[in-house]
Amino acid sequence: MIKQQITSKLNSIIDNFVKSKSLDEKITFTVEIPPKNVDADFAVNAAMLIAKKLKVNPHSIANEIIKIIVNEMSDTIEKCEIAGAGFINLRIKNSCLYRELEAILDKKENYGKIEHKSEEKVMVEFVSANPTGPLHIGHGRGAAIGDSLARILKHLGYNTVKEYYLNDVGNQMAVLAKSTEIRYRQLKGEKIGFPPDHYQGDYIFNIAKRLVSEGKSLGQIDFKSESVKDILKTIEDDLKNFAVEFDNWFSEGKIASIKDKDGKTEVDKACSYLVSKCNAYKKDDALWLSSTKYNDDKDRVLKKSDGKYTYLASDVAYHKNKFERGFAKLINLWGADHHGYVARINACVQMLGFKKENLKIILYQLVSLVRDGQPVAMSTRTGEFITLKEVVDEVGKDACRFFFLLRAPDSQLEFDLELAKKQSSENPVFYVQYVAARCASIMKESTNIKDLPKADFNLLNSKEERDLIKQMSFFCDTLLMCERTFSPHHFTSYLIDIADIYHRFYEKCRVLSDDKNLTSARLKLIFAVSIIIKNSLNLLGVSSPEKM
RNA sequence: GUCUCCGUAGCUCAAUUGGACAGAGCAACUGCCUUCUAAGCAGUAGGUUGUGUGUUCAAUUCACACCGGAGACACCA
Repeated sequence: MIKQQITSKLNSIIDNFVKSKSLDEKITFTVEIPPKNVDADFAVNAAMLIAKKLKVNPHSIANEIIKIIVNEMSDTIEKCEIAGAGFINLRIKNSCLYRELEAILDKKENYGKIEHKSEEKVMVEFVSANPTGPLHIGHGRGAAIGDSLARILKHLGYNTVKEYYLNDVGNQMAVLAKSTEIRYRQLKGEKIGFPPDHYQGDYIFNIAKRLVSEGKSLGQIDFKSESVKDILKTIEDDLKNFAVEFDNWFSEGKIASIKDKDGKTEVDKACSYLVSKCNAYKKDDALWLSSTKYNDDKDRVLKKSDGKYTYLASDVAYHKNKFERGFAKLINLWGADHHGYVARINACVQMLGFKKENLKIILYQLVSLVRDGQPVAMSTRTGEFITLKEVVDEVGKDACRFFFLLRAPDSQLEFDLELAKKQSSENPVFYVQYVAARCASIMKESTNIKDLPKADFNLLNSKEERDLIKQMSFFCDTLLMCERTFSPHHFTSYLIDIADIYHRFYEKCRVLSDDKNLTSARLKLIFAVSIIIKNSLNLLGVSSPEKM
């Protein structure tokens, strides 16, 4: 929170300064963490920006601003000086850091929450894989990113809902039902071939075997619902083992099949609405969406000439439904292979009368699998794929999630199966978890020490201790950065940084010693560290072990 | 052909709405365990940020062109 407090104070200082120079502009400067070789806590670039507008030397502007800062921020700033091309470097007082340490110890798992956001309803929709087979490794990436992003938004105080959209109607369901039926009949001894474009995986066999063992006859079996039931159970279990649980599973059937008293589905109504607003029209017996009006490169079909709706029609109705449930903001997490849909869905949202800004579609690049140096093609139809479960079983939930969250969504991720196995004990996740284990170990040991005095934070004045507290205070900044960029990957970097600082502290500063005053203060410090580590790992869905 | 994303150390990737000498992990090399966990620490080495031009006090970041990789372009779901 330290950085936000300083930024907010600097904002008013700079605003006034700019006015005093009769400049009628808002200067959007940054407060940053300087490079390691610079001895300062924060760097401000305002002077350079103002100097440019006024066409004067940045150093003279910086000097003027420094005078004001020294005068008005004496309670937090210890040192303030000019550096480089005109940066204003700030060093904050230790008392400021101690206040932050106090706040962490006081708020614990609620540290970093921002109250005023609590009213806003946000939905994160992710995974949403078709219930035609088990989740594969690519879905895992979407699951890890979506789930962690939702956890982060929740921590920031948003009323966050995680939803899985289930495409349980349409042609694919017919193919699925037929696949199971054929396997069932083969098991019953019929000599029939299996079409190459049907689902080949072993899981279809397993469903068929179950049906055979239950002794039902062919006519009694609803192959579609039996198949979906088993597959959904698998999907749900796999996600649970990956620390992902959804608040809501939304069935496409609900908007595409269920009719109201007038015999209309929500899809019917959404399409009628678009027609009434002149955003859809009939041509060649089909119903077209005028998506070109809103930047799509061509119009799209909503209802085919054979009278069946396209997938898009359901999606329109689904987004309408989501907004009508009161969500202020919708976040959709899609695999990059869906990027062609972004323009049309954005168009739909606007045609339905909602704001484009309230829908954020995040595309994550697909995971490319490598095995023995050769790329592995992933297709649910050929059955040649690596499931999420296989990978989780091999490398563990924690390592797998951390690995997926190490990268920004829009960067391609190469997942080498052999490498993932090798990394099982060298993965960065262990480096971070080791911090939790080391803290826990010391705290356990400390219970034997009697008569500890009240902690005096002023004793925490070494470089290592200072760095540690400062890094802890960046927890809030990391949250906000994840919110702004819609990506949780900043937390993995944050954790690796804090682990690095902690392990250095551990080497140099012994916590339990004969000096009871120092012991008491340092125990408080590592208690705060364990809170921060646990909170951060929890946001990523990774556990913080007490022992390793 | 059009569009989206990517190209950074040997490998996998960061780099805070353009900031200071581009950073981590892994791999390599050299040291450190009678003291709270060595899954650790200290140190060495590793770079023309794909190429070029432009904008800027400042470019990995922005613009344009080219090279290379992944993906998307249905009255499929």
